[in-house]
Amino acid sequence: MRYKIGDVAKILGISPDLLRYYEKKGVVKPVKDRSNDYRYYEPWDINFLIDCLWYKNFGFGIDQVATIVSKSSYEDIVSMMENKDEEIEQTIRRQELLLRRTRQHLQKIRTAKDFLGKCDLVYSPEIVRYLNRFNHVFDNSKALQDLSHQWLKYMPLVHRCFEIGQADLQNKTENYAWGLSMTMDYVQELNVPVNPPVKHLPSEPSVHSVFTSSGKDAFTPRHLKYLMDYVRSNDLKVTGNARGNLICSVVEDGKLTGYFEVWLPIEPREGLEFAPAPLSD
Amino acid sequence: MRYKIGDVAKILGISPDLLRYYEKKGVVKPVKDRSNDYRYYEPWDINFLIDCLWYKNFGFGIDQVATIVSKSSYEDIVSMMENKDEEIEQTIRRQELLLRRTRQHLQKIRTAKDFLGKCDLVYSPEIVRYLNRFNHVFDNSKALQDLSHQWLKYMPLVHRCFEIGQADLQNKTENYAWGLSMTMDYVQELNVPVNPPVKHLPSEPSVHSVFTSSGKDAFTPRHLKYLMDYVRSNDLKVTGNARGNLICSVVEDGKLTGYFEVWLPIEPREGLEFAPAPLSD
DNA sequence: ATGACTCTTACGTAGCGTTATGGTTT
DNA sequence: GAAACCATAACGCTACGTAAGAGTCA
Repeated sequence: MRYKIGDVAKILGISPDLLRYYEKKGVVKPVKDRSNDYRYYEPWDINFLIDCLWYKNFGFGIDQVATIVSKSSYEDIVSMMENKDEEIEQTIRRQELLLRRTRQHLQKIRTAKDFLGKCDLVYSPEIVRYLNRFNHVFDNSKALQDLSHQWLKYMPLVHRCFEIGQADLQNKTENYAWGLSMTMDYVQELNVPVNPPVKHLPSEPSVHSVFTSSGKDAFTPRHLKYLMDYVRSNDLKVTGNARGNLICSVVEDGKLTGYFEVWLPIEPREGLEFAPAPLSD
Repeated sequence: MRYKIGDVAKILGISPDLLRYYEKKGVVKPVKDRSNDYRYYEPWDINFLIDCLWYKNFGFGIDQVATIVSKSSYEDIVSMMENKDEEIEQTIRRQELLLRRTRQHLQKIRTAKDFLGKCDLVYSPEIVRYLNRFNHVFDNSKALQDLSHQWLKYMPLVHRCFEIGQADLQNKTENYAWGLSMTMDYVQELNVPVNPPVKHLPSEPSVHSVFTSSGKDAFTPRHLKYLMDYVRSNDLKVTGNARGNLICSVVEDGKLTGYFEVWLPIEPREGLEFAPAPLSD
C-alpha cells in the first residue's frame, strides 16, 4: 500500500505543499518514482508524520522535529522535553503578568474619563521610577541608556511617567521631566533593582486628577492650572512635586490626545479624607 | 532638540534598521532633511515610539500598533484591550494544557525503560479512541478524514494507539489497527464528542508491559510473545483485545526504535492484585 | 479527452537581521 | 583625512500559502 502526496495530505489535514516543505526540511523521505517524479508514501511514513505533527504541536520548530524524530536518543528526548517544560512554564508566567497588566489597564481606561478635570483626594500609588528626559533633552549617558534598555524590557509593565516641580506649577516656568515608572507589585515580582537614578516614591496624601493634552506640544503647567485652583480654593498646602503618568493616547477630533493622571502631594489635616491608593495602578 | 536615527536607536535599545522598518510600516514619521536624506527625530517622536513599544510588548503586531497609536479612538482602544485580554486568557489555557501534557509525558518516558520486557498487573487507563488504519491500509473515507482532522488538532494531547485482536495474539496472523486515543481528563476538559467510530474504552484489569520495535516494519504479535508466555505461565485468562500506544520513538544503534506500552485485559481472580490506573497516561 | 492530480520554481507574508555600496558628519 | 555615522536596496530567516506553467493519472 502506497499513498500519493494528496492522499497523505488529506489523511493528515495539511497541504501537499507543506508535505513537500517538510521533505525539504529533512523530516520525511517518501520514495520518488523516477518515471514521473511522484512521491509515494508508505503507511509507515504516515505514522512517522503523525509523530512529527505531535512534536510540532508541542511547540517544537520543524528543524527540531526533524532532529528529534530521526537522530535523537532516549536521553536527548528526555532532555528536550525537560527544556520544553521550562519554556512553557516561562511562557505561562509571562502571559499571566500580561493578563494582570491588561486588566489593570482596562480598569484604568474604563474609568479615567469619569475623572477628567475633577479633583479628588487619594493616596498616590507607591512606585519606583527614574527620569531620563528633562524638558526637551534626553539624558544620553551610557548609564541611563543601559538602564532604559533594562526597563524597556519590562514593558508593558511600566508606565511612561512625568514629574513637574512644585515651583514650576506656580511660576510660569515650564520645567518637567519624563521617565518610566513601575508599581510596587511588579517591582517585587520581577526583583527590579532599585539603585540611583531609580528612585522609590512612597504613597502620599495627594490631590489626584485626570487631564488631557493634544498635539505634539507637551502639556505645560497651564494644563494643571485647575489643579492649583483647587488647591488654593480649598486652602491646601502642596508638599512636593506633582507626578503622574500617561494613561493612554487616543485620536479625538483628528488630533492625538493624551490622557494623563496626576498626583499632587499635599499636607494632610483635620477634616481631609484621602481614599487609599488602588491596589495597583 | 533633534535626534538622529542612531541616537534614537540607542535611547530605545533597538536597531536603526528597525526604526526605518517601523517608518515604512507607518508607525513613526521623522522629519527628513532634504539635503542629506537624514532622519531627524524630535523628543515627541521618541515618546511616541515608547508608547508604540509599549503596545508591541503587549503582543500587538506592528500594523496594529500603527493603527492604535495614530487612528484609534478611546472606544477602539478599550475594545482592542478587551480582545487582547481574551486572547491572553486563551493562550494561558492552551499553555497550561501543554504543560500538563509535557509533565505526564516526561513522567512516562522517564520510567518506561524500567518496565521494558517486564509484566505487571494494573488497571488499564480509561480512554476514548478511534482507529483509522487497519494493517497497512488507512481508512480514507470522508467521515474518518474529518474526524482525524479534528483529533489532530488536539495534539499533543492525543496518543498514537494500536489494537491487536485477542485471536491474532495467539495465532500467527498479524492483524492490528492503529488510531488516536485520548485519556479521559482531556476528553472531559475539551468536551471531545464521543460518537462512533470514536469509542470509549473502560479501565480494565490488565497485564501491562513496555516493549520496543525497530525499523520500518510494524511490530507483530511476535513482539508480544513474552506477554503471552506470562499469561500462560501464570494461568491467566485473556478477556479482550490487547491495546496500547506509542510512548516515543528514539534512535538506538542507528535504528529508529519505538517504545510502546500495552495492556492485555485479563480476568481478575482471587489472589491477583491490580495496581490502579495512573491518574493520567 | 477531461478533470483532477502532480511536479518544480518562485514569490509573498511578519518582523526583523545582515550585507553591500555609497554619501555625510565630526 | 579617518572613523563613525547615514542612506537605499536587496537578500536571508521561519513556516508556511499561493500562483504559474507544465506534465501525469484515472
